[in-house]
Amino acid sequence: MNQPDGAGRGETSVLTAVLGAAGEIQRRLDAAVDAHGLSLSKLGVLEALVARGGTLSLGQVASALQCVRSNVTQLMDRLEAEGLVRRAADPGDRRGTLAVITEEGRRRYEAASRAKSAAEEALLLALPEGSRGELVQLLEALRRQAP
Amino acid sequence: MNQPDGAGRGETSVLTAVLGAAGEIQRRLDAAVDAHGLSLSKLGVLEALVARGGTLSLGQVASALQCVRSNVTQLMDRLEAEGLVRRAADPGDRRGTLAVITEEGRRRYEAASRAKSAAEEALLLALPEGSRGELVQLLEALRRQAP
DNA sequence: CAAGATTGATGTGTCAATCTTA
DNA sequence: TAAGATTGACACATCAATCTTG
Repeated sequence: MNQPDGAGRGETSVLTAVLGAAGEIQRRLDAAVDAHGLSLSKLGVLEALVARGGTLSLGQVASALQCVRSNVTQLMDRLEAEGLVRRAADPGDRRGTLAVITEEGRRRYEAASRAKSAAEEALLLALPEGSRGELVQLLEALRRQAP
Repeated sequence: MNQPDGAGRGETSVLTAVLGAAGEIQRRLDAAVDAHGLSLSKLGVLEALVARGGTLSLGQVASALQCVRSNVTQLMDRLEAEGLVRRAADPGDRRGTLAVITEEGRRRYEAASRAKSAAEEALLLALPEGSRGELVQLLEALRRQAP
């Protein structure tokens, strides 16, 4: 079992290829964003905030990032320490806390976002335009498979 | 910027698709392996050990897992606490430490490995055989792009 | 000095338990 | 009782610093 993974009968190399490509994408995007002192997670928070006018409840941020609430709590701690976001009390619900992006947060978002987009464009150059549709098709099939 | 991501001019949806598919693969494989009380990382260590006769230096494990040495140190701590691997002094180099798989480790490896393979097979069902070659081709192109 | 391993700090994610408010 | 947020504990990964040995 577990052939050299390339020409064996098992042919699990497709999965390896997907994992490897995803890893490479992440490394590239992370490097692009890191050059502006952000991580993909932090940028994700800023992105969600900017997309919704600059303010969101922490729960809404968690939904946007598709992660758990306690994760957002820590992410906010770090972003707040860097002055990119601040917490504010929710006037309508005293249990709630709002995340509000700062001016500095917006600047950093703009810069990092542009760098990320550039890295994305660069990655896309590797894929002939005509093939992208089919690629997406196949990958969606992989993802949307019944449990 | 940042269109709905599907039909926009930017067309970054390919990257999203790769990331999404990879995430799904990871979730499935992790769930399969978790059912046997292992993580993909821990299984990776056992896999490397079994593939090389049951014993490897910690540095060799790090190379096999493509990770940093200090990561292996912690992984070993947990695996040793579970009785799946034990540390042994390297007789040929007194700086070195060897990782040796235990009988229980081998049993767990066998079970988890089978479950992982089954999950892989299940995932592959989503991909028509004829398309796999091209898919791998495209993904490799994405990964092997010049910096 | 360089190599092997460990330690401590940090980032990112999870879960379970808890506290406050609805 | 539910919901929103936090806390504490853990898994996993990295880096920088350290200790032992080559």
